[in-house]
Amino acid sequence: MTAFKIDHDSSNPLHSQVEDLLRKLIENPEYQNGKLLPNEVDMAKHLGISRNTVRQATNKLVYESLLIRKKGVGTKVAKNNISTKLNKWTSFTHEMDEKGVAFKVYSLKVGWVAADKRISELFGIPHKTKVLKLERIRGIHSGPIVYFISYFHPRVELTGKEDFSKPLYEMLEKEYHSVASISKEGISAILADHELSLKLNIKEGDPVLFRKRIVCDPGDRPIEYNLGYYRADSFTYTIDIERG
Amino acid sequence: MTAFKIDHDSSNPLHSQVEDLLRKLIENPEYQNGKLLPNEVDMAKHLGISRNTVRQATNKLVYESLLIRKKGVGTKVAKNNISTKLNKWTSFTHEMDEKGVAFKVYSLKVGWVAADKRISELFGIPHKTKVLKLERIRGIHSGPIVYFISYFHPRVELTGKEDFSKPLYEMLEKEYHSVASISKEGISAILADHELSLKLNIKEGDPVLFRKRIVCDPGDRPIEYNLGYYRADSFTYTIDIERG
DNA sequence: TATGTCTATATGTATGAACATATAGATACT
DNA sequence: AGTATCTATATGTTCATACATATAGACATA
Repeated sequence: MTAFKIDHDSSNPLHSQVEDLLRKLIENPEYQNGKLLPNEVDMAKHLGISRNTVRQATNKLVYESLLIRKKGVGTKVAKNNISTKLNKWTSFTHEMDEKGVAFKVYSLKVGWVAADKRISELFGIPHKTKVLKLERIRGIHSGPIVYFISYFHPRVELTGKEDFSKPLYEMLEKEYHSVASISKEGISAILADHELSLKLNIKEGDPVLFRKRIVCDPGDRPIEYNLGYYRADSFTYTIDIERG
Repeated sequence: MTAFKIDHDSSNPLHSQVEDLLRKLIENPEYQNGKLLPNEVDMAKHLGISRNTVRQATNKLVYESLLIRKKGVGTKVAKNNISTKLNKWTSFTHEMDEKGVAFKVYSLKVGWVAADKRISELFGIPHKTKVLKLERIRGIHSGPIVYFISYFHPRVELTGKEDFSKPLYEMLEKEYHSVASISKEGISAILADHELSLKLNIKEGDPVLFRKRIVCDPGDRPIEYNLGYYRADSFTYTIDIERG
């Protein structure tokens, strides 16, 4: 029984501290398995704070649908957070990780290119502005699985010498001191042309899952335009959707 | 200037009424264009309720990132809610609706079938239990676009005589007095076989976007297993992802 | 056995109050 | 003009309190 404590003098608001506490607490297998969390009143008393403050913290997790409250009963962890917990961004690594398969970077190309019409309109920048373009081919031991192309908004001040072999969004957060926040995605199916067939080691005419993604910062300004071509035979694109 | 009113005697909670009010309010072009919402204190006074209650309502929209609050300044509508507002479910109708294209149901087949291994495991029901199977082909004037297959968990008490031409999830909410809540999706690309080519009016070997979806109730119990085959040439599957 | 009623429990709703703090604009000073 | 300081404003945080209501289980009844 860890004695959780609250620091009344911290610059970090109480509800925020409680939120962190809860996030750690619900990692506990007991709670993952459906055990009810300590009730609000007890929890407040125990932590020496108001019930409202506990509630404020809990609310956030409820809105994230990490927790489920039930009147008269209690609060418990929402099931199937196996993937809910993983950031939805990581959907690509998803299946692989579950199978414990290691990733391999097959190819990596970084360079500055002039923004074409599509990119400059999307980013709201002048035509032919230099933007950083990143190409990657990733896969597992048996071969490549996906071909990525990323374009970064100039707002993201990158030198091109960053370590792009690290998970991309993690890196962005650190370098760009901001948090990527909203993404729009479009997915469709296409047939591999000659270039793609070489890159993904498949035959021309094989089905390919094509994904376009726009990544935005919290203010909803675009920071990355990302194209992904996935081998359809060895990869399924997985998404968890929640509804408000 | 519409005089918004609050009904203290309604069974609908005040904060919920305020939430609705806010949702309507922010449709207003002024607010869409960045005008600050009425401040919390005034609003509370105006509506004859507590500031906290107003705040509770606002919180929800903030968590949905529909609103942005700024200390010392005010609260305003977050930008680009064009698609954020639409429920993520509606992703299919998405593109079409924007273009104002009318949908057409090409084919509809409803019947009871014995659950095969895959279905019975997914639903956690005995092998060969009878489940309702629904097949639909939808499209626009120029031809079919998607071929749906749905299997419903017996828990969802359907007679098979419901009006399946209505939007599916809307119907489910009404009939099944519960709200569909979480969905897992897997998307991949395949090539049309003979059967599919006939159904979607394309050639064999044409690319098809294949989507599997599991729809769950708020308690995370599966209620529907849904397969969708989309013509890739005329449809892009669109998703908005948000990150906590 | 089945059904109905009571009851403790936990969340849901709502209020009013107080003080903290970031922001933008006004004001005063150099 | 340029800079520093003050100030009104609106949100941010936190509290104590009160009553409403859904739920599950215990208990009693037909």
